Amino acid sequence: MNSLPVLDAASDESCCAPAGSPALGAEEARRKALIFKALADPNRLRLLSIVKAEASGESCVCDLTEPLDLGQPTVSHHLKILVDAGLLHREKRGTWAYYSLVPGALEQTAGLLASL
Amino acid sequence: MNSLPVLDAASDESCCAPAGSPALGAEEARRKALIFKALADPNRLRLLSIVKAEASGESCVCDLTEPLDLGQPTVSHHLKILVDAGLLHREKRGTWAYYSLVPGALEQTAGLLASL
DNA sequence: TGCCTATATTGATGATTGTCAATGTCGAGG
DNA sequence: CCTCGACATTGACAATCATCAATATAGGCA
Repeated sequence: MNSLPVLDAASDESCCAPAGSPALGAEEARRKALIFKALADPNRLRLLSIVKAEASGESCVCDLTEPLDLGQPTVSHHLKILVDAGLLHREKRGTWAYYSLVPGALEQTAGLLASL
Repeated sequence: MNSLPVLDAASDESCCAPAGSPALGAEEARRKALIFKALADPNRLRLLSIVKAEASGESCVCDLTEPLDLGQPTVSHHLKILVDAGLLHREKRGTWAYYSLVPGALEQTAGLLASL
């Protein structure tokens, strides 16, 4: 898949929004909706919360499975959605996969609301 | 239905979050997800954008139907979801229904991300 | 090499969602 | 009273989604 919706950017010249469109364009709306879709699930919100609360800044899947009372494949699925949305970062070390918040991603998402 | 998710509040003693829970509780996550679900659709984001951009602060359904290229019942359905989420306010004057942003709702929603 | 453990992927299934056509409601004007 | 116009509601349908069981991949270790 690999969508790269709106966040994670800072790559293009997408600094201050096109600003040429009357209200929100269809394509831009579709991309922003992808991010909110990733947030539109209770278990994914809890995953973000747990990862954020971790002192080390990262959590492995095994630490995320039990507090949510979900199967391991389901948690893996949710994590993939959050990574695809640009909210989480995944790093595999040995047998374990460590997930951490993408720095500034939540703030940038909050900014999407202000710039509606 | 009438959910009253998390916003629109300022009524309970819900000022600074319980802060007693380890990470995000299941029930609180469910309520917050309801709001993001309302934002997780391109057409609803465009509706919010159009209403926000209106100089008078409000728009009637007839003004919202054509720019989205959707049927009138569909627009009405989306507007209801946004009202139920506490993001839009609905006021009926005569035959027309006027929709306006709930003051502070978007900012409050942005705050949900910071307090994850 | 071969097993064990952690995570990802696949396939299936029930639930939710976005959309439209048809119909209902209700205020305004004749 | 009757009709018209703006909006809401209902019912149906296709598409998407969340979840799980089963299986695959791949690294560590004996």
